Amino acid sequence: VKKRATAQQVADLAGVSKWTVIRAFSEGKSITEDSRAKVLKAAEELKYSPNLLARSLATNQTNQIAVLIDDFGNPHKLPFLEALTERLQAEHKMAMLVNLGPNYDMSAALTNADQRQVDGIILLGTAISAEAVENWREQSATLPLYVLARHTQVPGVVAVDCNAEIAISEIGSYLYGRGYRKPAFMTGPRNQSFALGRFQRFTDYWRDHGVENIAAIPAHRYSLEEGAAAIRAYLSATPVEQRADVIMCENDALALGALESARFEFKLRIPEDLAIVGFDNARLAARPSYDLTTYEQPIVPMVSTLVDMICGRRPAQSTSLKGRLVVRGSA
Amino acid sequence: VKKRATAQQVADLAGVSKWTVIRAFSEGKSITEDSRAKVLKAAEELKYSPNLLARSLATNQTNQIAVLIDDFGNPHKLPFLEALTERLQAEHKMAMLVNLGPNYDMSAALTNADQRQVDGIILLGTAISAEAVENWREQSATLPLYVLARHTQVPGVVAVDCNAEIAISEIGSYLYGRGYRKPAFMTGPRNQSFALGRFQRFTDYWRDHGVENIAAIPAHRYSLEEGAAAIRAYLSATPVEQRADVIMCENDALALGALESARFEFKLRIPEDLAIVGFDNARLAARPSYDLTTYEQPIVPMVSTLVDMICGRRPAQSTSLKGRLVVRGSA
DNA sequence: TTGTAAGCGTTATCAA
DNA sequence: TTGATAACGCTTACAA
Repeated sequence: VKKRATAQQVADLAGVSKWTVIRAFSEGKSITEDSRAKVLKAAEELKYSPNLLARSLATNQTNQIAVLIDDFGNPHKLPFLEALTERLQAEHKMAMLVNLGPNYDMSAALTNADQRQVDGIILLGTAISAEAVENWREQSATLPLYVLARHTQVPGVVAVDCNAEIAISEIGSYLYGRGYRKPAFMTGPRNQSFALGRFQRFTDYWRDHGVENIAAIPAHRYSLEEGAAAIRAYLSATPVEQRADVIMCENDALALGALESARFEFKLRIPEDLAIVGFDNARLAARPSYDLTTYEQPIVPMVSTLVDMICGRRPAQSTSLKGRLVVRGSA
Repeated sequence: VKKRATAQQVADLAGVSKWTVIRAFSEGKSITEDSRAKVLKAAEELKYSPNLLARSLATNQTNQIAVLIDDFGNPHKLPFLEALTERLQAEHKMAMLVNLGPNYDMSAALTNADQRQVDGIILLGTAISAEAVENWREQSATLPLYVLARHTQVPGVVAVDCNAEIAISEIGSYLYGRGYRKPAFMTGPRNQSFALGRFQRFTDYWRDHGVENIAAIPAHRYSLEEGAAAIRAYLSATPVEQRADVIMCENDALALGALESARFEFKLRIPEDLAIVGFDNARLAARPSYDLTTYEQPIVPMVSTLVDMICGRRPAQSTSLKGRLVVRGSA
């Protein structure tokens, strides 16, 4: 097993000190062209490249960001991961992907990320409770904690999401304009961000327009399967005349599953018998099999904003970006 | 900004040497219960936890594995990522997610992973050329290189995939038994692993059964959109009487897109007018909107096998696991 | 079982 | 511009 060359070995071969080698390999350092050339030549010969691990230990900066996810069942995570890794890599930062699950909870993930000295932690579409943050904060350093694609008011956490107020208002106007008057809402798993979430705003919108008592259809997780299960339960338990005329789902994963179940299991025509609206504009929403009316989250701007914060080019404060309604055939 | 406590500080507080602190935090070291208790108490007070970065530098092992992906458009990556992160985390290893793209090619990714001292590199469903490996090998250390979910014969690369020979034989038998006699095959982007890939075996199977000249329908990438584009081109250019009666697609992403395009754009009945078969058994294949006949890759066993190799519990040699045919409505 | 010395490969700081 | 000293926080090997 051959060992990697070190700066010292390159220095010996080039006839300079190792600090000169370091300088040749870091930008913005003063070094003569002559020295640099000598170093580069020696490095080439020894196939040297700097050990980023050692650099991290010395600089106290790893250029690694932990990205925490808990629902791999939602295909919409993929474009977020794509944009996130792409933007981070452009800044020479890497994403450490963390799978939150029964064997690896939020607390374990935060602790481990911390021990690995990451520069920041991103919760991707995942909620965190105020107390979880508090517990962690008091036992651990002041690592930046970001939430992407989800609203949160938890102190000490910076959120970048899609503006729900504008979104729900646009969706509501559209639905109202199309004549729907019996809306229902499918919620994902309840959590701390629930209070100010999409459901609350949806309810508010309709109350302002004379419609009270919006039915809540609960889904256990964000996935097509759970969306289908949730609407199945709702439609089975609700007589036809009492059913909603439109169901807004908290996200596309739920909406896609709900749409399918309504169409194939209950033989409902979409949107004539039942209209469905999602949220995200996931790639699948555009497929002809679904053709889902939804609301587009501006993924790339959101990710760019977040990465700008991480790089210190923009103040780290919660930001909501405006998305846009995408009208298709389901409502 | 408070700095994290170090082992030395804990040692001072506990009244022992820092090496005793180290011992208290590593398993299998001999230490008295008394000492350990003292250390743990002091650590608790100072909120100390070991710095994994420094440990990595000293042990020459990071417990990080780079996972390289190039097609985020294929939703089937998600279950692989889920299983992979889950299994790795169970071994206290973390996945560094790398997005291969125009701005970050294979060579850059390999070099960077190497510089970051990862313990291994996994190509997730991504091909690599023999020369790319060779180039990298001669300029870099002997880092284990694995290919997951894709066949490869490149020397020095360990592949864990789904046995294509058995798979194609099972699929072929099924299709032949159902009476199909004019098969076509939709291929993804061509590459080095092409020669011994699914298409070749598919062709072989049908030749053995008296069918020659299998049409190849080329797709540019593995995504639903490209699958739709590919079949669109094929159906547009091929008179009805010359069309295949069944199209096998290299994977489900292509098959799902193809199925939709055939159904919605060309008004073909699936499978009566045209049958479609995929490969992967992606989650979407089971949805009623698609109901795709496909071949299941045994994701969890594949990932477990790979992780076992990474952990040295199993010899690192290419392995093909048997999957299983999943018959649904599309063929 | 515990303490000591040396080392991992880099960077920050300062003197020459 | 270059070289030297010290430090980053931990582990291994060895001696007490």
